[in-house]
Amino acid sequence: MFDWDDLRVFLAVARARKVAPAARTLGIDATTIARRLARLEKALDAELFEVGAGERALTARGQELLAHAEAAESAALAAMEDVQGQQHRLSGQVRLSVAEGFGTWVLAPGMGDFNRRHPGIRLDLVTASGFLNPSNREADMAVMLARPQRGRLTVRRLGDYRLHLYTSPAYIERVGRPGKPADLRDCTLVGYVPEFIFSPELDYLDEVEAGLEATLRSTSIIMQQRMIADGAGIGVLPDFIARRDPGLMPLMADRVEIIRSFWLVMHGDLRKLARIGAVAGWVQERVETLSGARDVPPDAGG
Amino acid sequence: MFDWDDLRVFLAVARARKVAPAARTLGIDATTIARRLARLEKALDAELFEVGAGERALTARGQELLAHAEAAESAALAAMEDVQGQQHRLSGQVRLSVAEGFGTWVLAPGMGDFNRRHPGIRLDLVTASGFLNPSNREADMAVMLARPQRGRLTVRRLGDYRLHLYTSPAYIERVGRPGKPADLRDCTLVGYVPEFIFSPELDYLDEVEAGLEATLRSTSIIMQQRMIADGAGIGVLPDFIARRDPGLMPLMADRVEIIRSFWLVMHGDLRKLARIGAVAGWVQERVETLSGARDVPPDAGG
DNA sequence: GCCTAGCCCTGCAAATTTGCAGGATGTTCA
DNA sequence: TGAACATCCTGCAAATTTGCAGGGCTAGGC
Repeated sequence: MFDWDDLRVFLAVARARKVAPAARTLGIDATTIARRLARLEKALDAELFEVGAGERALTARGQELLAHAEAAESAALAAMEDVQGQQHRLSGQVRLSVAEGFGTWVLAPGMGDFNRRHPGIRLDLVTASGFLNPSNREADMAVMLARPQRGRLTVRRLGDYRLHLYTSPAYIERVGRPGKPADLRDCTLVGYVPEFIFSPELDYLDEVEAGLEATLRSTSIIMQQRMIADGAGIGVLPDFIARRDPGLMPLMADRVEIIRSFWLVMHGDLRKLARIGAVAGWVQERVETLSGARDVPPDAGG
Repeated sequence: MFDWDDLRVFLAVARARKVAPAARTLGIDATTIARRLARLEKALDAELFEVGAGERALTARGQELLAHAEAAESAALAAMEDVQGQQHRLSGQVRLSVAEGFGTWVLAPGMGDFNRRHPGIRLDLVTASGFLNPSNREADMAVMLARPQRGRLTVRRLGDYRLHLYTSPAYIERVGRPGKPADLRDCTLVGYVPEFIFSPELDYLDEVEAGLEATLRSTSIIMQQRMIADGAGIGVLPDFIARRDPGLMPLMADRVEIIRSFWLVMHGDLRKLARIGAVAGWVQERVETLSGARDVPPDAGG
């Protein structure tokens, strides 16, 4: 393969039509320019210029090369502009890792609005059954349920959300209504798979009543929701998920309430990028939409 | 302006995710690769990779650069194809002389991929019972088991592979299991035809135990494999062949291990042809696919 | 037709890049 | 947990590239 940098030399000579002015333009000795042209011609086995009237005119082969060299130049210039100057552009790719519940019910509904406001930003929501550490580059940013520990990460607390116990009328009809948390020991509980809990904050059942364990388990909060809504059991769900499902009814809302926080995490070196800032702002807004409803606990039932 | 040729280096590392394999792909020393990456990062004032888990992952900036580097690559490849015309296009005939085992199990599986990548190149795998000296023009290139002597040849070491003794359960049941290499004198051995061994490196049996000679002989490694798998005897086979045959079991793997190298040989004056380069790169990749599996010696048997 | 200025080529030395060898580090496997 | 293997970095020497100086050639102006 020829040295791609020789295309730069070729372009300069093609434009200047002489070696010496091209050398001055590039800040390279004219002798070197001539040698590199010779090297390029040898590498391509093609004569690129013919000399006449004290100038170098492109041959047919040279003219063919010119278009490609200009394409390479465009790529190189765009590379510089993008890599060095992109910091201030509201365009480009952002990949945001989110819990499926959060992504489905909090962010996805706002994606159309985000897209209209920032048509140049390609925002991908990447679901994860756990939370990806953004520093492994599978995502640029993540919304997490636990504040991450040290690392070259930038962390911002987004806000709180509340969780309550939920079940379905069908379950209550079949099994009866438990009156206090201790009664839950006799119930079918739905929850996460302990071995795959990526954060102790997800161990809601232990917080409801020490020692409670789920019988029906999934790594997917939506699968859990489905199980509960279908009358399979009782479980803890975030209000922002549960209130959308008419099949769910709250349980012991006055006795059991769990509060958690969302954290926005991003790799330290991305923090200054305009598009990262735009996404961060938008995520904050989306979380704020929860606030309008979050302070009103669901009816305690009956 | 950064050296455009450094984009070529960047691309190779971005794709290989490590410096050493990228160096092999480009045919440039790994130290040089690392230095040129550093030079590019300095020129762009951007960190392009972050190192973790033994690999280099692209940073956000690196990902931005990748698209542009690929555009530059397209331009460079198109430039070569367009300017060089018939003689230097990624098209035309290449005849590659290979050992049949290597051709069957290493190259043939990748031929579909090669064809898709280079539809204009007609690559013939020429099996030879020995190895032809490429300088007599029966082949443009050859994969050889021994480093050829100096001459107007270009030689590149592709990598190592391992060989072990193999037999079949049927043979062991009939004859009993030899415990140490000297016991092989009483066994039926399968191997090459000594008069047709074109390279001393193929005399595996002598390396297992001095003076051992094959009773069942063939110039074809696949016929040898067949004989061994059918219970005819004991022989030395490359692991990359043997592991695909469930009829084979390794023998004395802890006592006998042979390591050989593949060498890619081509005539000096072909070295710069684009299609030769394309085939060379592809062969290197195919050999690299062995690396993922080659380091697991077969179970010692029993 | 001659003179001057600019360009380009060649030879040589300086500068830079590249490859090699050795050592350190990290990963994988037993 | 230790050993083996692969990778990468550093130092040094070899190889290559670059710049400089001088000379030759060409074109333009007078």
